[in-house]
Amino acid sequence: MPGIRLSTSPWWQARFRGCGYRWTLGREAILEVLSKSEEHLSAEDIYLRVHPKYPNIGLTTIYRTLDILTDMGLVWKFDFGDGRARYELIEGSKKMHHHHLICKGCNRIVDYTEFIEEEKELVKKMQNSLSKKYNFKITSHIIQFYGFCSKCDKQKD
Amino acid sequence: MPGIRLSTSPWWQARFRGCGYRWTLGREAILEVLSKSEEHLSAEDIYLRVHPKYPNIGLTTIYRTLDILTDMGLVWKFDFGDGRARYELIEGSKKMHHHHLICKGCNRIVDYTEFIEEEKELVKKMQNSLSKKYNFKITSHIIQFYGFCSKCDKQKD
DNA sequence: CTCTTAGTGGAAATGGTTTTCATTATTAAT
DNA sequence: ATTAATAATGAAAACCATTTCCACTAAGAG
Repeated sequence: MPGIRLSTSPWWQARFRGCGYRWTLGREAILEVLSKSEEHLSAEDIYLRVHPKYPNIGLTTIYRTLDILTDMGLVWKFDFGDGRARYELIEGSKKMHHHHLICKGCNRIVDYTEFIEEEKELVKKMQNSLSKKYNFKITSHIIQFYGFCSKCDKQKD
Repeated sequence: MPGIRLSTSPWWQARFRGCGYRWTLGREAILEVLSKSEEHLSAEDIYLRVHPKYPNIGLTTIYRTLDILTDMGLVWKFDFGDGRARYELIEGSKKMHHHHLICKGCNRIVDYTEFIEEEKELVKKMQNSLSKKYNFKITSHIIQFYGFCSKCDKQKD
């Protein structure tokens, strides 16, 4: 019978179960929102996008799920300095590996993918060396540039 | 007459005045603490170190002064993911330019200075290119590695 | 020394995130 | 299918770093 969705839940479901977590509607909803968005969403952003379709999923669940996702390594948690964390799917996202320019004036975020290869090379080298020297198992890194976008640069007195 | 301190207040005083700010006891105390410490201090850390000598300087003043210092570019404000900001003097510090390894287990911070030259080179190149492409005036950057220190790596199940 | 106003402290407010707890829903066992 | 064990949930309350308010104080120009 056509029209029946055999699976609304991708490989995440298996991943969740594999980690000993249950697969719930809320988690599916949150991953759906994250996977459809190309932006850096705050917990509240996600809540607002989940809410129309699933009105009885609360903010608390969003936070709890995001924590789990971050721990599982599926989601990146960012701090752009405006007092609220931003979340972004790592794998499964259509976006390629990227970093951020952050405007200190208006907090606008620009994603960039330039120099990623060169950066990767350096990061790899650093990671190897630092791991050994400081006996530290490095799992991830963050690179961010801060400054002023054209609009905010003009406005400055 | 020997023994008289001609100036407890270094060039910061001039810098403050130059920016239109007044030079106050609180600001001197905070800069004194920052300049004597080699660590990444939270606002409360600073408060606790200022307090014995200057008991009537409040946390509010600490926060306000740190904001100013950050804006003036004298202090770096870091987020290591534990819910409180950390502050570190940039210039005037005995420490050289460095970045951080952050343990996701115990939140221990390791400073490192390796690869700074190579990094600077890449950063410079990126900065030039990104500035042009995105019309963004880049003023600073952050590089942080996350992982697990030897102790926390062992503890993991 | 005086006046203007930036700076201050304490208390209260703020706001993102976390905790509590009684209820619900998922999953494994029957 | 039914049930039993317990993970997950929502709402409200708690938390806690930071900010705001406001009456008071003190820096520094004149």
